[in-house]
Amino acid sequence: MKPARTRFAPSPTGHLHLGGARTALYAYLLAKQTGGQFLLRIEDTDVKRTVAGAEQEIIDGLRWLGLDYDEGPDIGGKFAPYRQTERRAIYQRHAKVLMDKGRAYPCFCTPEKLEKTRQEQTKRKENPRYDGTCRNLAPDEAEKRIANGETHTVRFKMDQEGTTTAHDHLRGDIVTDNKQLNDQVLIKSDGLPTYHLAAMVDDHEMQITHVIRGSEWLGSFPLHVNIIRAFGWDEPTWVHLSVFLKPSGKGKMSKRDSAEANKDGHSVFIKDMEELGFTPEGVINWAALMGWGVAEDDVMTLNQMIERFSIDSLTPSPAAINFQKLDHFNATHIRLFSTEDLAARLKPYFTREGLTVNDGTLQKIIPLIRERLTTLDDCVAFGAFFFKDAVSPAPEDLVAKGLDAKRSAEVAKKCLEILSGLSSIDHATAEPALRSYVEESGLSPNQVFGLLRVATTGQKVSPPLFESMEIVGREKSLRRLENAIEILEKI
RNA sequence: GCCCCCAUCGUCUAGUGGACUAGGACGCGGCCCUUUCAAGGCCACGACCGGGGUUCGAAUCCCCGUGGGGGCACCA
Repeated sequence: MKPARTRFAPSPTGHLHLGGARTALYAYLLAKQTGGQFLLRIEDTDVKRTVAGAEQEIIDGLRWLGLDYDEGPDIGGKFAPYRQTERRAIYQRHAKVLMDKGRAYPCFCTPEKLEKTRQEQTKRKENPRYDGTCRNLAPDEAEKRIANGETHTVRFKMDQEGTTTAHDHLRGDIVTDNKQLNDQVLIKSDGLPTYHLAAMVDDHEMQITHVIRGSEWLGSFPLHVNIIRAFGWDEPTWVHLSVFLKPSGKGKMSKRDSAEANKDGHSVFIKDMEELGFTPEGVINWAALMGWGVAEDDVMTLNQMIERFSIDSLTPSPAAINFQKLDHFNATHIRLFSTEDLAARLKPYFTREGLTVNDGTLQKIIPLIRERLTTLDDCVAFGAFFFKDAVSPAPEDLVAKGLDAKRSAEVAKKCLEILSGLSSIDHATAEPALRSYVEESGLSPNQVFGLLRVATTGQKVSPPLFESMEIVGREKSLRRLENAIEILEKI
């Protein structure tokens, strides 16, 4: 396949979300697989809706995901600028080309008038559409009004006869009756282009070979191919992706659904992912597989995806978001990281809890907690006690199952006696010693080890006991046991 | 209201007319392992939206329903 040039072209109006991330990912994969380029273009032609900081969030999000672009607003490139508000003259020039060809015309209708017409049409149960008032204005009159400084827009002159056939890579030919199409605004009265003009011009100028975008564009797809054909340009390959549905599969994600997701530690916004303990690898893998049909073996790194990706195996049907699957992919990738890598990724989650992390200790606990982590921040729940001087177990947790506090204290004392007798507390020495005590005492391993676990870690659920004691160290382990005995005797 | 798109286990999907007793993954249930929690191993449950065609033969092609989604702006 020839090198593909693809682009991610978001508008800076809100947070980078899952849908955008997946669109960017597919575009990135196609470009990288074919040895082409992936670029970022900011579609900020709606000045009123542009949100400060949104562009930076998009850039940060793509970087975090690992989707590095070859050309973009902050790094430049052969076809700079990559921010549409900075390309105003280019669109003006192209609008002029279309007007000269008789495929576009100035329109002097006011928004108020258009709105009124729309309401009347709706009332009459007609399809709301431009009524064509300015479509056939005499050229000299139009010119005069422009010269007079009358505010105007530029509209596309859509053929009113015949049909338009647009080809989507995933759906095949989509035939539309031209009567359904409208004379859309190309240049707004503020002089900036609408998406319809800007995106077509930029995709052509920037030599985009494959337009990968959301299926919300399917409605204006026929318009877009008409604009391109009016210019006489070649069309890119069009790939309209499916939309994401809420987990129930009933409709798109709403604000309420997002809040719901946040409640159980998930999010559809990329900016939240890191804080929630998700890895770029997990998020990417998860997002990739919603809409990309892979037969088997679906745990993949970015590089493996680049090798295996194909726009032919994308699916056109909507996909319900499944956060449990995100958990799965995240956990799976965590288990794939090297110890050093995982240590570096975990450290911030400990330090943000105010813990002082000893790097040597951190390395040692990785094998103990790695396969217990679903998200990176789970490391705190499992391993915070490694970095504390003392733990504060709940008294009731120290009482062994089936025993009372008094008896538990006796057991704890016996354990302390045994452990004190060891010159070093490690897995190899402590386990046999305590296990033989368990056997002769007639208690269950669960009772004795459970008590020791709570005493040592302060938790009922923890990494393996003896390995943990070894890392905590002899002195600290003994001190924690003594403390546990004190607590038990006070009950 | 009009237009467009989509339709396989609960969810993501494989399947491109015979290799389908419809495969995989997540989840769910069970068992094994086991000092807790995980991980791992094994097993089970579980789907071609409905109706008509076409064909020797249809999950696969066509039509009609139904359901779901998207669009109908000087927003993208």
